[in-house]
Amino acid sequence: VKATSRKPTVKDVAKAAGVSPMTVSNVINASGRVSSDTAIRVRQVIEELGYRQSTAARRFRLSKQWMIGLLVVDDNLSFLGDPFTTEVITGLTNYLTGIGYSLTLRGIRPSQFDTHDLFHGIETDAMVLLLSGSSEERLRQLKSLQSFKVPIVLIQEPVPPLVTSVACIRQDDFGGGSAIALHLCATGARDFWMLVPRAVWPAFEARRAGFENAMSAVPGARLRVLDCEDERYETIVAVVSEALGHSRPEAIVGLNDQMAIAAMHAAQRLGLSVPDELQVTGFNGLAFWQFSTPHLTTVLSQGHEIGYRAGAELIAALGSGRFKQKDVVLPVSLRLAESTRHMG
Amino acid sequence: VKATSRKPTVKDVAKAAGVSPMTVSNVINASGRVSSDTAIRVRQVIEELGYRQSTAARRFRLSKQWMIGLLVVDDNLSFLGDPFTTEVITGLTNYLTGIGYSLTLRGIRPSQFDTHDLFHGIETDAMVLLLSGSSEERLRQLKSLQSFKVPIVLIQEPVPPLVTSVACIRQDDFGGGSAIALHLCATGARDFWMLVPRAVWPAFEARRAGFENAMSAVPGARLRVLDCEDERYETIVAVVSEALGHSRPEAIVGLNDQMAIAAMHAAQRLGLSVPDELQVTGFNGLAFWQFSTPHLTTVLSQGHEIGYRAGAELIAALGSGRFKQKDVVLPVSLRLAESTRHMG
DNA sequence: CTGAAAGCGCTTACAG
DNA sequence: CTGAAAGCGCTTACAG
Repeated sequence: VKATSRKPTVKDVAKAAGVSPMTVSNVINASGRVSSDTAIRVRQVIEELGYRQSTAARRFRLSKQWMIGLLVVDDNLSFLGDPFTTEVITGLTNYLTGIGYSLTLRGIRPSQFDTHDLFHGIETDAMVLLLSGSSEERLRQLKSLQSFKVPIVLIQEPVPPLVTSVACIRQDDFGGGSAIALHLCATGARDFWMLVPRAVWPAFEARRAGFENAMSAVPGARLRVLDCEDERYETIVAVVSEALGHSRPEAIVGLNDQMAIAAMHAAQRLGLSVPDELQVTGFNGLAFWQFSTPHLTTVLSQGHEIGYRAGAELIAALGSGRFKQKDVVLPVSLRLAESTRHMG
Repeated sequence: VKATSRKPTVKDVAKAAGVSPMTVSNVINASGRVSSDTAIRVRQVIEELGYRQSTAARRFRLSKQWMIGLLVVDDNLSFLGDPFTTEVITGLTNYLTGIGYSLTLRGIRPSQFDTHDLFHGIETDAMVLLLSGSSEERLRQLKSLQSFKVPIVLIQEPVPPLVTSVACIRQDDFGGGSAIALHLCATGARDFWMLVPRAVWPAFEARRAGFENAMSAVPGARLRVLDCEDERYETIVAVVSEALGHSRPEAIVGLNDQMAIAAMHAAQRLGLSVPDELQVTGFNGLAFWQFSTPHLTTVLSQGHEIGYRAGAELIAALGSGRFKQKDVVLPVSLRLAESTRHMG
């Protein structure tokens, strides 16, 4: 028996093995309803012919894709730029690869959301969403994505009220913000600046809220917000340099490590010593914190774990028809380094 | 006409519009063979019924997936860790999203390559590969992946001889390595150390070869290779600190920015001033170079462009049946910063 | 310009 | 334990 030029199908295998196509199917899918003699023969023919199941046909027949879609909505063309996002994707991929699912990646700008034909050519069993923009925008994005009628996991933001078939995996950014505030206050600092970029990310809002909440319990603590056009290194350096020309805080709080390092550099260039004259804190602790001098006190994010859990919850929901938990919150931890002063 | 519970198909649309299914198909796919009256009516019904084409059925019928597979072979569980890889993926996604293709991501360890059932459930029109390991290993990986019989683009490594249907997109890492060597030699330095991690990446080999080649033309120039178990910050700091205990080079060359920054820190901790007593150079210039003090002289990589081109070449090859060019090499440029000494 | 027929490769009932 | 029939939703020839 010689293979023809076209790819062999179940039919070819069946004929060569002297059985029917559905017996071949049963062998492949290990339904257990086939005698071992037949199974062995069929497997041998499969080997000989180099038969490989058509995934496309299976997907079509069973209307199941074994595929999860990841949509990142971001104004930045370089949407994977943040190492946190990267970590999430890695965790998700690692989970999905392990159970034979694929991940499909798509990045889109918020402005393209309505016009662009997002819906063309995407067909996944479930979706993972990294949204951005104001909360109204994000709600609109979410509602529109729900028309796919697949389970959805939101990363790093709580599920809005009255929304079904959606769960959320996030970390305790509020708690992380609180931990930073408490640590800084414990060093005796009271005068804080916070770098807040214009682009709205839910996690940033939570970090800020956590910081303000913890700070509000400390008498005399004051927070000044430095608005930044974007998160770029040059932007942050410019904003901080300008502000330091007029007054001096005791600590600058970055909502992520990149911004914190830029602020640190701006201060150091003006001759300020970190942490003696100015303390600096970051957030995430993934790739950057070690690259500054001194190393950055930061909050350890669990991007990989968040991605991994997102995959696990989604697959579980696919099986049972519903999410076990609507809101999964992972803990974070403060990691002290030399950019802040330590007690005892 | 009220939509039933199940999703409407071409058949439903056809019936409601009083035409045949293939007319509906022609309208959707804009074949231009439909009278505008009919087309308008059909489009209206599509709207009313909320009909959406089944991608799975189309993929099956046309045996085309509109999907590109990206496979990263890396021993690191966190395979997206390197910002260069991240840039490549972003560029690829941006290109593919623009033309209605999806990207499917899979990460795998070299050790899993044979045993793990890589082939299950992947069905893509083409593949982009980021391989790792020795050149024999990579060749084996490539050959095994060729059994999919789809066009393949290799990132950052040349196509081995006698391999067909494979093209390569890379940057001029050899030239980048040369540029670093020439710049350092021009500052008067002759005594170099290079950090070389155990894991073999083709781009690293090219950078090293380029450096050695340019250096060999300069009388008195010497290179010492510091072997490192891996690329981690702590590992590099340990290796460099140890070596600096015995002797002092004039410059340390990192094969990427991460390693360069770690080396810089090790030197600074021993009281060496950069660049006066020791110069340091990196490679990539993507996210890290600004985060060190002083900023890092580095070679600018074009990860985004490489990913984008990879997508473009692949889609072109899908159309014409062959690659226009087997080996696309993008230029790199040296970016000077304060970690090296500059001439007037 | 429009339609009736056939089939892509697989699997789910349903019989034997 | 095994098989003949039917169909998932779409589109490509082929006729009218």
